[in-house]
Amino acid sequence: MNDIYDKLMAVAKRRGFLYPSYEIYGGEAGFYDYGPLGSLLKNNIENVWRKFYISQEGFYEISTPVITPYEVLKASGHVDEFIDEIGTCIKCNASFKVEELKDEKCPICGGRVKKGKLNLMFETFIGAKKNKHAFLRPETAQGIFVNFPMLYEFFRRKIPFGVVQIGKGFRNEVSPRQGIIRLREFSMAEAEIFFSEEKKKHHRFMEIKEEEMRLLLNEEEMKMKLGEAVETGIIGNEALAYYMALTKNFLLTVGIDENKLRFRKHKEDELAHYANECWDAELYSERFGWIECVGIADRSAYDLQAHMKASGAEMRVFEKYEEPRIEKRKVIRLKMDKIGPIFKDKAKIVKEKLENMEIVNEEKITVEIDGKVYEIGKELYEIEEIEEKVTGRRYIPHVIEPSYGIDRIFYFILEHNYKETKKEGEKYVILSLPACIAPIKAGVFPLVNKDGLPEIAREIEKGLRKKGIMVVYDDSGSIGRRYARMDEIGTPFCITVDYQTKEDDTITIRFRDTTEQIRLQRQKLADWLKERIEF
RNA sequence: GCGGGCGUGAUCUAGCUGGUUAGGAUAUGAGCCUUCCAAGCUCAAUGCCCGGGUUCGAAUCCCGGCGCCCGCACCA
Repeated sequence: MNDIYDKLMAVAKRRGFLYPSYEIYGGEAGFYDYGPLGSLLKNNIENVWRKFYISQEGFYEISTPVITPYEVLKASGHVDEFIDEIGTCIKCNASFKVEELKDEKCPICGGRVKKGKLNLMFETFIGAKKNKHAFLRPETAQGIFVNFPMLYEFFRRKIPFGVVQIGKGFRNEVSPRQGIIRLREFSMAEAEIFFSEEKKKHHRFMEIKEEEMRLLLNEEEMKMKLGEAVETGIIGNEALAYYMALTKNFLLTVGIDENKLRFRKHKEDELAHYANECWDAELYSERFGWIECVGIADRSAYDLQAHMKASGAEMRVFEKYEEPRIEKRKVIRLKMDKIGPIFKDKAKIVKEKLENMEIVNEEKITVEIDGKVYEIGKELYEIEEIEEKVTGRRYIPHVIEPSYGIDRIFYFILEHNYKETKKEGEKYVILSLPACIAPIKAGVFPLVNKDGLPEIAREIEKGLRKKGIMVVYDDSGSIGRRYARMDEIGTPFCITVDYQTKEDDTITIRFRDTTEQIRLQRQKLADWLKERIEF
């Protein structure tokens, strides 16, 4: 095969974007290195992401360990749920999910089936004695959840708030075949936004409700405005819709082709153990088809609840009512001096059960202990109605989580912007990256290698570097060759010093996508560039 | 993880019916030339995926591993 993927990966390797990891030792499937240009590009993508989520949304970034103790992931459900149980037929080699099997026999040929379990997390051990079981995190989210009590304080106990993390996640994939699309160690950018449970309204929903989205629902594709999708319940709440719009905006900003983007709703049976609704931003690849690159999930109160239960930490927030409410409540007053002698050693359990019970029928109260039902005689208790001043309520916040696969987005940016044209019969490659993420912002060239032009070009290079603009100087080969080199790595602008520069202090700027040129005063160059590489 | 195909400089490839200084092209570096889109000339550096076996001798044949591709399965 020699499709866009092969061509792209060849350029990516040759030009220092991506290298297969540990290649001199034969390589290791599921791992890729980012080369010099790849690292620049990836950092730029992450920084645009930061601008969206930190500068604009006002969230904060934290950074937590990759190594995660067993009990954290036990509590979160990953130890039990992040498992594949596979049966493989000894005879015909077909594989099945274990749930699909009846009576341990292969549904195809009737042969015997060998069972295997597979937890997709990488295991490790902490400490010199290596006796503390741990995992490499499968998602960065848990690092945020376990810090919730501190973060809630940091945000001065105001909800909603958002916390983000960009970092590595690990999954020991069974068969990582699709290059950088399916990695065992990968970068993700995740945001966890905490909402009061039932509301999940979003204060900027107004701004995005007219946004038209391409949605995929049960294999059926439709175009719909976000406002309508929320009204009809296709999208469960405003917050989900808002982050779908934000995701779309982000992806288009970093160079994703709008025609190759859609949002697909997870079906019930494919939802992760922690999610009750999830929308994937899927990007289209000529090689791989539609691939999920961002997951926007409603994780409800699942994670905080799980950690509260397992650790005992308070994960609830307090919401003060505008006015304290007087609530009337019926409580049961037990006459322990009578209950004690009757129930003896079970008296304590009876007390606990009764005190926590909701009183439905005042006349007949029963309690169940070890499967036996006991009726509690009227002489053993009194029902009293009390008034209580309630100043607020406690609840576990719900979480909306947009989670981005940076490596996949990286790949799709390359694929969507890879353009092959012909120049004088020869194949010519342009990577049309948006200026905000291009690894090199400009090439600086002397038109010819004499008459003082290189010296001027060097000065310009130095000046731009000093202003923090990533540029490269190049004086080798013909000017056309130098343009071509820059086009291939996505450099949006080329600055050329020619003889006119010596006369009037102007330079030419050549545009990558159009090859058009303009002249500009040398002094204005840095600002001109800065304006264009911001987004 | 299973089955099939493949593995030669950074890239594409010749050689693969055992014996060659392993050839070419592109890209890269140095130099010459060059007044705006991969021109040309000279020179240079880089390779038989790894390990074992057969053989006097292995890029070439055999076995194992690793990687890549295709199918099955898996994929919050």
